[in-house]
This record gives sequence, C-alpha cells and structure tokens, in this order.
Amino acid sequence: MAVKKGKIETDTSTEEKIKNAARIVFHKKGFAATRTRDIAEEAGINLALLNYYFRSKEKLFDIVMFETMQHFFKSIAVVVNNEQTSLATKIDVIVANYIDMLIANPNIPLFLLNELKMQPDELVKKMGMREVLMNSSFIKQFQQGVKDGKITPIHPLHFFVNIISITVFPFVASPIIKGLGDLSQQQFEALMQERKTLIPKWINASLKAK
Amino acid sequence: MAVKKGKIETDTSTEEKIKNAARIVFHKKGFAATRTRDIAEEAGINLALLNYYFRSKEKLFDIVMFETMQHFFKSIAVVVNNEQTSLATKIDVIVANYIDMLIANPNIPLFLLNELKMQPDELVKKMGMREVLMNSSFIKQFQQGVKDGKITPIHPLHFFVNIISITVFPFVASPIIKGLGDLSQQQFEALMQERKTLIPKWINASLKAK
DNA sequence: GTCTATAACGTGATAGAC
DNA sequence: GTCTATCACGTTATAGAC
Repeated sequence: MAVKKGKIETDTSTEEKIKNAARIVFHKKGFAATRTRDIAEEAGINLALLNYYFRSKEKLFDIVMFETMQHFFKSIAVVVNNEQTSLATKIDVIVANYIDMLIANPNIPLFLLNELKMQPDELVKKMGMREVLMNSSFIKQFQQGVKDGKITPIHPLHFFVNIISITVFPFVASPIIKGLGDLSQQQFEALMQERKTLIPKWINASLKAK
Repeated sequence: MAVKKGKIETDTSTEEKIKNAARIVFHKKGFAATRTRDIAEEAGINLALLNYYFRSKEKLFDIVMFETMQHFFKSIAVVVNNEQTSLATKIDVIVANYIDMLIANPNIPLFLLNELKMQPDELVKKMGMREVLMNSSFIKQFQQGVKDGKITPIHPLHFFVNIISITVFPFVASPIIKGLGDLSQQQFEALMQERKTLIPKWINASLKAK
C-alpha cells in the first residue's frame, strides 16, 4: 500500500485516506449509524471510490474494527509481559498509558464495547487476549503476592477488571460525569489526569483489603 | 393509559405492548440499528399501529430513553438521600442494588451511554441528577469523613465515579471478560455476585489510601 | 382500533464515461 | 483511478378499507 507501481507514495494514498476517514466516522457513530456517504465526505473523495477500494461498507468496517482492537490491546500486552518491571510499576504504566490514549481517542472504548456485543465474540479469541493476559508476568506477580501473604486472595480477573474499569469507565460515561460535576471538557480532562496518580494508590490499597 | 373509555384495562393495552417491545429492542440494538418492523414484530402487532400510537420511531424512542434513565437513576437517588443510613451502608446498598439490576437488565448501561453521547446532554440536566447527587446525604457524609480525617481528601466526584465504574463497567465489558476468563454466562454472573461484598471492601480501603 | 397496500425517501452498491 | 448517474432495495410513514 505504501508502494504502488514501483513508486513510493509520499502523501497518503486514496486507500489510506478512506480508511482514516472510516476510522473517524465509525468510532464516532458506530456501524449502524454510519453512512458510506459520511465516510466519503470525510475522506474528501467520491462514494464510488469507497466501493472500488473496499468492496463494501462491511469489509471496510471489519478492517477498522480489527485494527482498533489491535491498537487498544497491544498497549496492554506489552506492559503486562514485561519481565523487568514490578507489579506496582505495571499498574502505573497501564493506567497512565490508557488515560493518555483515552484523552486522545475518547470514542474508542464505547465503539469497541458496542461492536463486540454484536459480533459472535470470534474477534476476542482471534486476538489471543486470553493467552497473553493469563500467562503474563503481570498475573504471575499478582499470584506471587497472594502466596507471600501480601495480597488478599481473589480471582485475578477481579484485579484486572478493577484496574480497567476504574480507568476506562469515566471516559465512557463522560457525558454523565460532566453533567454531574458541571465540568467543561478541560476540567474533565484535568480530573482524568489526576487519576493517573490516584488510581494506582486506590488499587494498591484495595489489594490489602480484608 | 391504564383507563380508556371509562373502562379499566386488565391486560396490557396495545400502547403498552408496543412500548414494552420498543424498550426490549432499543435496549438491545440501539436507535440506529433498530427497525420499526422489529418492534412491531416483538409486540405482535402491525407496523401501522406503531405510528398510530406514537407518530414516529423517534418519539417512541424518546419515551423509552426517558423512562430508562429514570429507572436507572432513581434507584441511586433514593439510597443516596436516605438520612438514616451510614456512608458504609449506602455503598453496600448501591452496589448490591445495581448488580441485581444489571444481571436482570444487562443491556441498559451500554444503551444509555451510547444514546447520551449523541443527545445534546439536555436529558442529564432534565433529570436533575446534579442537584440530587451533590446535595445528598451521601456526599455530605463523605465530606464529613474528610473533615474528621477518616478519609483522604479527594474530589467527591472521584469517589462516586469509582463506585459506579467498578460496579457497572464489568457488565458493559462482559464479552471481553467472558473471553478473558473463558467464562459461561453463569460463571460470569457468579463472579458479579462475589463483587457485591468485594467492592465495598475495596472502596473502603481506597478511601484511606495515601 | 386494526389491518393491507403503497407512497416517499434514504442508503449501499454498480455501470459506464472519462 | 476517479467521477456522475442510476439502480435496487430496505425502511419509515401514511392512506384508506374494514
């Protein structure tokens, strides 16, 4: 795609322009509410070109969906499998990375949650998330902490789910939170920045809760 | 609506049947992906009747949306404004109530989050959520705890958001969680039941985190 | 109130010129 | 490769008989 007819494309190709536009619109509106005409307009091209390059709305969507999942879960996979860092550091990094990513791409989590609800969960398996997470250094360190009596025993899923919940959910519920606190977008983001340091403290405290 | 032409309707009226069907389908698929034919079929009536009673898909949706928000937030409002209970008890009750409700109606949170993202957040204001929560006994007790040095000072919104995040998010992300843990629906619900007692412990521990 | 038939419109996709 | 014009279909909504 970067190379066509032996010539390197400097600026983004039409194919890339369409895919980028599709990502923006699909993330914002979801599959059902998105019209191919919206994507074409966003890309600054003609509607026919979309079908010329991707054959159908659905095929284009599948590509966006897959790449978005990869983008979203790769960032965890790397951190979680780093053998060089402590459990506490992993928590710090996951939370900080995600908050940065979510401030930059606030539409991604709701998009993923919605479309995963529809799909026959093949994608979750296809990504190999289960194997990556459950065999990770992250989970092993957690279980070692339990064995050493430093962590109150619970299912590791609870632990992982708590971190993700408390980090991601505020972004998914941002309209409600802004309403509750009468917050501007800027104030909301400031609150989320605070959470980079607060969440690890809360999580660590909860690990010792009896 | 319960009374028509001076005669009390014993079984559900057509109007109610349509609204109930609309609730089910809208909650499951969202506004854009729902076809009025789906609702008519679910209600066991003809498509024309839907427009006869509600004039349009959008009007019907607005009703379902409003009632769903009311249902979802009323349960918090009552607990949070109970002057007779301690802060710890309020946390217990909110978490237990929500987990029960979410097991019974797993589609509601994603439905609300999606449609609130679209709307020009008038609904959030219309419900008066801000006033109810921020002037509540719940928040006052929290602030009293801070004043007494029993709770580490943070914005009360963080506190409230944490409870809701850790309680609701697992249901929103249930396909991912089931995939990660290779869980059946039954096993997933068992895990959520566990959280009724675990979440209050975690939250209380986090309140003292430094 | 309830139905059938159909109008009016929007959307995904393609044909065919350039 | 890119465009304009158009088809084919699905969907919301209504007209009109009963």
